[in-house]
Amino acid sequence: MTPTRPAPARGRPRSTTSHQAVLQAVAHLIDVEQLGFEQLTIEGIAAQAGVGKQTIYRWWPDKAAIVMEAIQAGKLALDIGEVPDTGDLTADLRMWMRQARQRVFTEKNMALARSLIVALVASGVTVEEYVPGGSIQEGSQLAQRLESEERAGRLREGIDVEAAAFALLDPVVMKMIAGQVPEPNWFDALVDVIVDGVRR
Amino acid sequence: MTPTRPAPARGRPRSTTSHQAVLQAVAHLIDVEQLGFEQLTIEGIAAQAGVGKQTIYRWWPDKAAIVMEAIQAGKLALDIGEVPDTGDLTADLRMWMRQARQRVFTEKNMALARSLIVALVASGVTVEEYVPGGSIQEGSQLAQRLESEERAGRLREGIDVEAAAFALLDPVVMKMIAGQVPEPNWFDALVDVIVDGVRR
Amino acid sequence: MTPTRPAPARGRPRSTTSHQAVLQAVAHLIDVEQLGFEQLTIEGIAAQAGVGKQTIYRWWPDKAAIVMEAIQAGKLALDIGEVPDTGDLTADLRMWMRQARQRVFTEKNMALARSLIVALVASGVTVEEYVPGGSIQEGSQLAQRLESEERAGRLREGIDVEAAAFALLDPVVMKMIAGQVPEPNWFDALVDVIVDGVRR
Amino acid sequence: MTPTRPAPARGRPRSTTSHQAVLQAVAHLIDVEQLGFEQLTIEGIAAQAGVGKQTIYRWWPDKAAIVMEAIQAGKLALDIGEVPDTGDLTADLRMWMRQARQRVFTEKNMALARSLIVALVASGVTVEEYVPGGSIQEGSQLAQRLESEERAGRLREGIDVEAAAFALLDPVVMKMIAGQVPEPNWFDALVDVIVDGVRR
DNA sequence: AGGTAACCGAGACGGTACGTCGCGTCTTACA
DNA sequence: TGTAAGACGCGACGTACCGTCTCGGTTACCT
Repeated sequence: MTPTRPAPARGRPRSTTSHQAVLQAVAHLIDVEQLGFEQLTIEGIAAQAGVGKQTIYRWWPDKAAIVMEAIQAGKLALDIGEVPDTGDLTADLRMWMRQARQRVFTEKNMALARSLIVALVASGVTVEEYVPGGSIQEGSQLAQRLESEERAGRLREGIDVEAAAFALLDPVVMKMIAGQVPEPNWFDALVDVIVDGVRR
Repeated sequence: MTPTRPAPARGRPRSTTSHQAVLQAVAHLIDVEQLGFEQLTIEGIAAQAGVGKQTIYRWWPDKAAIVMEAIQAGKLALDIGEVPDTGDLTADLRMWMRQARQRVFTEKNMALARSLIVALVASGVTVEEYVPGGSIQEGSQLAQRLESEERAGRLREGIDVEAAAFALLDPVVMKMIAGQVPEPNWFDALVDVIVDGVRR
Repeated sequence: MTPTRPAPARGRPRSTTSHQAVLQAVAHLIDVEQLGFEQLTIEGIAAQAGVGKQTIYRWWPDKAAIVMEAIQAGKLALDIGEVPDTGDLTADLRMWMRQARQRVFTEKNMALARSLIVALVASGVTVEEYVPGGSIQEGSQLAQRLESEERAGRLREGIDVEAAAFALLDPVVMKMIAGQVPEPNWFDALVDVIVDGVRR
Repeated sequence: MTPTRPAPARGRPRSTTSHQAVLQAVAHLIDVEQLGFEQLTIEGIAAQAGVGKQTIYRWWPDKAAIVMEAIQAGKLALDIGEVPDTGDLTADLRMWMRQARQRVFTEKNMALARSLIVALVASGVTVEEYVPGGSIQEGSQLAQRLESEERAGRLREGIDVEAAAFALLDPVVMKMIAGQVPEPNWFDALVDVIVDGVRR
């Protein structure tokens, strides 16, 4: 049985130096130079990385893929942070929202946030896999918190935890995409709706 | 002398023919030629419309503005339709969601939907003002339905109707952006969360 | 009878400024910067001329065509000068050859000469139409001198004047192409062969 | 210790297989694939030969050198053939010219001829050393024939045989470079001028 | 009934970035 | 050490669109 051994790798191997330089360059351009996703150019990345354009085209299909990998490699972080678990769901979610507002909806971070999201969208990956720092399968921070609440018997029966997580997160993401910074009480109102519903 | 009277408009007036031709061209390119927002070019629009580039630049600041106006003019429809008002909020919203799934999450319409959303995002306009089919003046269909419910005294006191509308709509929009078609019960679960909340 | 009037020339007309700038740039790069034909790049020409690349591609099919036009426009001269006509054919041709050696086979002019010739060759134009300053139809300097001699009855009957002119000029051109500077007596020996033949 | 003994040749010796493969590849590309000298690329040659680029750069300084060696190795023939020596100089040269016209000025061979000449020119070698089919050591066929005539005492005293050979050959080469096929009597007229001169 | 100012189409202009090709160098594994 | 393979930094290619600019020609208002 030949276990489909990988080809013996002929020719000069891929340069890890260049690879890292490209990811670092993307991080620099987005984070420091404050370029949006559409201002980002392959030529600019190549120049910043001190790398030939061909080297980029050899390994990534497009801009989005590079930004994606930079995110996954941790070069570009958009981590809102842990969702606290004090037992008071409303308070915990409000606290997390407050963190989100402070960390992500900064003048400085908005361009980054929009770039990341556009990259994610353009690459066809679901946003929530990345934004909370984990994937849905692993359990996003929000979904995990809700599941914890569910295990404590404090949620209604038959609630779709994933849907609830989306209902909380996606309005926040949409605001980021639109480049708008909501008022603090907008976040609270959102939490309030999800936790208690709208019906009397 | 009436100081607010508009200037007497000397010279040749704006050609409505050209104006309409541009909007029609955009609709054709997106809808028939199936071009995404980024594939759409000013030169392509001008050529399709049989119009000079200058004419476009004279009347619209950028691509997004043209697409926006084409939507508002009804040349490009992404109309989910009216939210029914039978008095049963859950049933009404589920019905509307079912319509959304059928009309927008079509193989054929997904590209259109993504184009429109990118255009809206790029133009800095909040998405929810357009997607439900209403204009800024009319306000969101969803928000209207919720307000009607509120006037009937069937909502909890102090509910932020706008936040609730976002919590319903944005997950749907995000799915469109991501190019994913959710299962029917995903929509129902979402409605359920918003209407009744997650807390026991 | 419609005398095929030229089309009414729609759109912005060709910029003579840019046109001239390109020709001047080529002259500068070859003549001053001492670039050979293969070192010459379209991008370099565009940059030197302060012109977009597209403007060059719009009007010239390739490098050779630009250099050609620069020669024809007199921006790049490779004029050996008049062939004297004192009645002494050998002396006159030797004098002209001496001029050729001094004017063209200069350290400074060799690159220019090779560039021009490569351009001419690459563009498929016969060299002798340009090098002597005129075309064969108009009569090259050499052919004219020989014809003058013929009219004076000093040539053998049935001599092909054109062939004789080639036999004189082409070895000189080949030396230029090869980048070699012949000794002065090489030129004299060449003239001697043509004027008196090799047979005893 | 024998100081002139060649170094003991440490390491793996030069691969004659690769060497030949390169020359063969050049011949194939020029002759069969009908590539001109400028279309010919090192990478293309390496691929065709199944050889690493480095191997080529190790043994040849540039493209021209490879083509040169291919010619010398007889892989690429541009052999006009021997100049006959019947004692009748005019007849012999006319015969040789007729051969040249038939062998080289063929539709099929023109591209080859131009490639070779450009290669020779680019490599800075005088053309006449190669075109007649001889190598540097053997000297030019034409010059040899003229020297034979001289030894027979049938040339004028003090004639520069080399100059005469140039005067005959270079117009032919220039026609090849220009891609023109002269009429048969053009060749005869050329021979006539060289043999008997133009002066009455 | 002009004059004239703003419109219109066409398309050339200086640019920027694209994605590709080939250069000559380098770095592997293998022979 | 030579060799095939092939990645590397680099530079130029020819193309696509950008947003601006000039043409000749066309309205439609205002003397």
